[in-house]
Amino acid sequence: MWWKFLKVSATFTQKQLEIMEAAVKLFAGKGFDNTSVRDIAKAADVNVAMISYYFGSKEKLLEAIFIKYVTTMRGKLEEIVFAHDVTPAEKIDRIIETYIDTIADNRHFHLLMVREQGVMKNKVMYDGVKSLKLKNTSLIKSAIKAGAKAGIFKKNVDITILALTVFGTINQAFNTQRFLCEQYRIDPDNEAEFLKVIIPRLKIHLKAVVRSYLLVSDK
Amino acid sequence: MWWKFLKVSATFTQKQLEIMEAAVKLFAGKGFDNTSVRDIAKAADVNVAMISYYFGSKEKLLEAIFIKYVTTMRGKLEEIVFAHDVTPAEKIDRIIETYIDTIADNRHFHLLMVREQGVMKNKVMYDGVKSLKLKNTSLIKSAIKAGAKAGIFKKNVDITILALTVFGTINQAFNTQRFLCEQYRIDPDNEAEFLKVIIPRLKIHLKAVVRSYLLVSDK
DNA sequence: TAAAAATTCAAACACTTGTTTAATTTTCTG
DNA sequence: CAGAAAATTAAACAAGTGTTTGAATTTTTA
Repeated sequence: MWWKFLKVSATFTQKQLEIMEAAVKLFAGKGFDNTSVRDIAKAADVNVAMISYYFGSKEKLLEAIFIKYVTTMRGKLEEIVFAHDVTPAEKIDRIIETYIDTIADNRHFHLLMVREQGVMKNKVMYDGVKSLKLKNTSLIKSAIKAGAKAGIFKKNVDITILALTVFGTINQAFNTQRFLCEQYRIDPDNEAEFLKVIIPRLKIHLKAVVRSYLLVSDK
Repeated sequence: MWWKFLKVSATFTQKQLEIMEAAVKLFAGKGFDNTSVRDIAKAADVNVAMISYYFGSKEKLLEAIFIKYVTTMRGKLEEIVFAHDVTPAEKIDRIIETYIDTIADNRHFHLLMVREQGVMKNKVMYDGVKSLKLKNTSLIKSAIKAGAKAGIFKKNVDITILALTVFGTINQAFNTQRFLCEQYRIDPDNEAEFLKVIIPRLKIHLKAVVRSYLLVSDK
């Protein structure tokens, strides 16, 4: 089926999904360039030729991974919009919590994205990441505007820069996982333990930081 | 001179420094794996064999770059310690400003470090990065403790997590340079303009965020 | 159930990679 | 200035890369 990967749709067969899942873990762990198609084939338990057969090329496989995860994460973010009848402060809290949970769920892909975005030449992927960032920023923006209108948040906040803090903090946490494990005396191979320790701390900290920054000082 | 790169000292010849400077820019722009020794040789205007000749290998060249910059940056941070007779809040401000200035000055290396730290197997480099992080954390820690003792800062702050925010924000800014240029309508190739716009904003924002987070609420 | 289509496979392909070699040129030294 | 040391070079090297091939196998279809 030489016509399968005409990127007409973003749905994938079971075999494709298996290869993608094996690949994203390897890419996240060793980097895209340091992972060979033979590594992927071995991890996914298929023949090397299957990668070209199913995706066209190694680069297109990466593209497929990006399409899948960007779609997933955008979907998760959409859900936040439909959270009504909560205070602006609560909405900010929920946004932050959803961010952290979603990124943690897809941390392999997210690590890959963060690492690869700086050297990204591929337009499909660059645009995918950009659309995610814009969605994120606009989400925060609307929540802050609501709070500003209610008079409890500062006005004239540079949301682009605030977004740097929110995502920078989360990215830094997952990107320095090994270092953090040392700091908190966690076995670096015990991922579950790492998540158990870091996620609550991250949530509490980030919510406190953003809150104290946004709230109008009542001195 | 086959004995040159016995890593007995961290001083480099002029030729070595030229190669390292060319290499760090290429590594930052395209990634370590995506940069070939022939690319480096061309950029530094030397023969390919010179890289092995002067450094032993491409990996050792990266190591040399790490040694040089880690030493540089550690030196810059030392200076902060010698800033006496300032209030704790001012000291925090100075730390943040020095961080941002130092990272901006060495942004090519810093990008490389952030990108490569996740996939780093090399002990020399990993330890170098770790020592920088520990230095950073201990710097912030002592400044915060002074403020806490003076009663103007919160007590019991998780400084490891706070450091995630400080460095995560800065890293995110430089790692998403292209995206930020789009947001602020800056020509993506005009690095000077990018720095002129982003550095002041980054400083103001980060100081405000950390300050509002650390200051004891006087409600 | 037999022909057709889709999948799987080992092998080969062309190419790039980092490194080494050995000859040559340049620089240093006594 | 002559000889040694150091630096530079083009060419060759082995190893690994992503991809393609064409035959074999499995699955689907009619």
